[in-house]
Amino acid sequence: MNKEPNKRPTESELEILQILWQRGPSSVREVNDKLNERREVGYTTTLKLMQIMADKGLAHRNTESRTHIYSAAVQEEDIQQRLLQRFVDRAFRGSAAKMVMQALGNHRASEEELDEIKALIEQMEKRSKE
Amino acid sequence: MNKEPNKRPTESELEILQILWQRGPSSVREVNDKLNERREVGYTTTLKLMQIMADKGLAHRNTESRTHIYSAAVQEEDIQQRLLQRFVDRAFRGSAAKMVMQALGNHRASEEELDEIKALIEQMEKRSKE
DNA sequence: AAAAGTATACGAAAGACTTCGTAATGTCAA
DNA sequence: TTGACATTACGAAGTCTTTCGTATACTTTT
Repeated sequence: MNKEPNKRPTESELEILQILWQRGPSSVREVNDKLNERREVGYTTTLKLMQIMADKGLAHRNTESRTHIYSAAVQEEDIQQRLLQRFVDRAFRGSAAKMVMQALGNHRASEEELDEIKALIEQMEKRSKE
Repeated sequence: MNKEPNKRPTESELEILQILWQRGPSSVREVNDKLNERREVGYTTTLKLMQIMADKGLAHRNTESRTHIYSAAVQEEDIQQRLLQRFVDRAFRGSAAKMVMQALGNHRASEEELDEIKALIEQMEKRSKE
């Protein structure tokens, strides 16, 4: 067991976290099956990764039953925030605005999503004027 | 020499690309000095990375003078797009909108930037209605 | 021309991450 | 209980990336 998960997850760990966030507490078998819907991974590979994640503090592990049940020990939004920060710094030299523009420009977002974003911006502008 | 740079740069390579994008064509010495403003890196480390980048096709290399001059062989926006795509997929399960909201919510963006983004959104909405 | 300084080339070590083989152990059905 | 099957534990190999030591060659200075 380890300390608080200050470190960001690796790519594989993030992939597993996504599954845990979506499914909730899951066994290695369940996670591995889910992973294998996208790509081929050996069972022990997934097991090892999840053990490492438990050790790092990225996942909790319930060992009461023989089949250990893992659950995410970190919040999705927290991790996203951490990853986002780093990504903006590295890929966009710290300019979140530039990144947002690229994202909006090239990804298709639904009209509802666009409206939502616009509302958020207006809200932020209003606040900053007060 | 290698083929087209289909692959995304590693973190270190991206760090060097940022410098090449900013400075334009540069010698290893210049890039290394710039790098060392942020963290300690050995000269030959930087050299090796830049050689690898030239080999991968991420950088061009002019060997006419004894001091080789390197320049970015890939466009900043192209790389950003590629990295962004992957990042949104991995960290936000493909939801660019969700990522944008997180980015706007937690990074400080100037009013001008917000306006710019808002304008972009309105433009996109207008287009999609036509 | 010798010495000192600067550059590139090469290879390999070090480190981080991923992958999996094998062993040990537990579970269940016949 | 025995055999088939599932699960965890452990360790190590493989891969990718980073880092740097050393050799070699060129340039400048003295």
